[in-house]
Amino acid sequence: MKKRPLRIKDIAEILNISVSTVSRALRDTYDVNPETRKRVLEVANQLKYKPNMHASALASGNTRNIGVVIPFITNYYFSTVISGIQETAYTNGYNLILLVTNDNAEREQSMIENLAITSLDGLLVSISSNSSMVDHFQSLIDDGISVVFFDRVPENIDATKVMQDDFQGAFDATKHLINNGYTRIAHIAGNKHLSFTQNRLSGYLEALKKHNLPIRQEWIIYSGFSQQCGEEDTHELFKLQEQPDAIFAVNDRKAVGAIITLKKEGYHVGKQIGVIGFTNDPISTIIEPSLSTIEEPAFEIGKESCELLIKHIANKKILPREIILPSTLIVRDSSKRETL
Amino acid sequence: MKKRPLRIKDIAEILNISVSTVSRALRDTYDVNPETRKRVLEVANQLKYKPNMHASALASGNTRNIGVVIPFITNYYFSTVISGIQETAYTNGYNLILLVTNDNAEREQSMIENLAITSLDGLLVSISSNSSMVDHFQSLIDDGISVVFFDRVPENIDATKVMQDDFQGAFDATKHLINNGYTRIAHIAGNKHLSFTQNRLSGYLEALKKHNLPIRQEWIIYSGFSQQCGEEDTHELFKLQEQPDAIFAVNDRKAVGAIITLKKEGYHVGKQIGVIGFTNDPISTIIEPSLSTIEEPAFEIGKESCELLIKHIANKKILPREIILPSTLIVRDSSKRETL
DNA sequence: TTATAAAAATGAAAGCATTAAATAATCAAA
DNA sequence: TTTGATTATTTAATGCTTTCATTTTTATAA
Repeated sequence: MKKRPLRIKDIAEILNISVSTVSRALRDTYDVNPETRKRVLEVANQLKYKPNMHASALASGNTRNIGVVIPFITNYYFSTVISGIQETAYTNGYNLILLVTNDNAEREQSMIENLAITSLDGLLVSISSNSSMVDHFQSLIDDGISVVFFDRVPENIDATKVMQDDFQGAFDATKHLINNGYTRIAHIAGNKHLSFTQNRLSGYLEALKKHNLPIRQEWIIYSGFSQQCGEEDTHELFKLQEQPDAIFAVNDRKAVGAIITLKKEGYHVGKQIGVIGFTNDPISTIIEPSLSTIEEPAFEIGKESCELLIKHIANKKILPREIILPSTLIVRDSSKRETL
Repeated sequence: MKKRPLRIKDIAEILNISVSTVSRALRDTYDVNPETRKRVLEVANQLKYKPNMHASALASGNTRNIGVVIPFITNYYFSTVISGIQETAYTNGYNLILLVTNDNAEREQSMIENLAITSLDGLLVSISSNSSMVDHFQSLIDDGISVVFFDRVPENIDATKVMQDDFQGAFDATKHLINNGYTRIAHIAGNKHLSFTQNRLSGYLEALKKHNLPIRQEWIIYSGFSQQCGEEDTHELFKLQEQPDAIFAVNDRKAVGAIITLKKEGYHVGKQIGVIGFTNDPISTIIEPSLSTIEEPAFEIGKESCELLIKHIANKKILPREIILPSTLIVRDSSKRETL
């Protein structure tokens, strides 16, 4: 039943040449007579030769496998990033090995530690939000395997990182609220450990400062990233004596939670209370009022990080660098004072 | 810089025993003195031995890699299925190789044909919606690699398939509309080629028949699966002379499109026109009115298909079978005549 | 033209880390 | 002793890459 797949050896026998010549001809990277190469490729195509990845990996040390470590895949941002990664991995002949941490630091650590690193050329990672320890990644890097971090990047590690412009995005979002006449702007933030939480917070603070608006600690709430967290944080905010008149949420899911809570509590979102998010999740066009937000270049982040990783794999001597991709303000109804 | 990883050979030298004994001890599958095994495992743990997947795959023929062929990952259903797959693959020591077809039959075919099948033990696939040809899968199966289809399964192939109960779900959805007093029920369907489109259509028709309601061909529209298709189809429906008073959409995204269009055209969704979807995408709780739907067991489908695939890999003689997982009606506001 | 060096093309064989089949050694029971 | 069971070792095999050696071809100088 199980057909024995065609090997290089078989091609060599058919053409009456040596195995090494076939191997070289197939890889287009050594001195081989163009005529010979042509004949080899012809037979290979004809007989649908598929290289045995394992043999090749074993002999050469290059596996053509990339690991992707990611907290979730069931959300718009991450699944879009993966699309970008997959696209460039595929066109460059790399396979993707998916490692979903469920945003759980222990699981992340055990996954990395149990990883058969010999089977990977490199790793693309977005750390889980409660992982402050990153030794397991450092030792991976020390072992000589290339790692590129994206979006959720650790601060205390010297590696290539790819992010959107979180500071500028947050600054633009906050400024947009200010420009639209909101003056008492709260921020429902994410997990403190993550550097993008810090960057978005900084952008928010900077915008307030620039416009001489008050910064009040009780208007800044750290929690998780879910819609429910958004609901709880908002509830919290509107129990305060001094209530804000706008909310900048660290992401769209929390912003959605905010809108839902505000509506439930009888506020008119937009007219009374402005809301803006971050991501441009498709849900932001569905919710009412539609959600203003900062668009993140998710697909490009995936593409860019994968390209950088492949470069690192090809040349171990490239120095780490940080890439920041621009994000764009998208205005919808949740931040409009006038309309409605 | 690059540390040479620990090999079986190193362990053997340390313990002064042969390589094969170490190999067997590590795999717990041959007669090895329990004492010896204990010592081997001790050293392996101590020195953090990680097996070389490629060497192992080459020698044994088992790669512990599973390919997942999927139209998209940026949607709730598929990303949830992948979560289920990933979970069981991981606990069984399998890696996932992701192949995203972008719902494009040619791309699907070329991906499969260029696949280094030697590097996969099996394949989990959900076919792209315009792929009526499935020869590339058949030849994979003929080559002896295990394939399990899920959700979007081809009809003309004898293989294990895992689906939700599309017929019953559609029947329940339609019946629910009927019970709530809607009598002129339209169906905005998906791509004709896919068997689940057919099954959902059958469920819909069956429910109408059972309640002696009219079946009108112009109330059944086939198109794609996107929100935009939902909008267009709905627009189409309400240009007719005889207009329906309810819509059963093949999935939630189309139902969302329907609701948006209906609202735009001034209809009161629920009170005037009932809408029900299929999937239970989180968006169905966000849209207003909230969307009634049929919940699909996406995570379980991923889990179940992966488990079945692993069984097939372990025992090539298992006969193909079809698994149908139940789906459940979830009632929200879009199908309520009275409320609002 | 011939001899010789240089370059280009090819081949043989070792090696990659593991598994597995075929032996071998050990020891107890018959 | 012989037999059988248990445990361990030797050796071959997996399919490919790569180093080193060899052959063939081409260019250069005598």
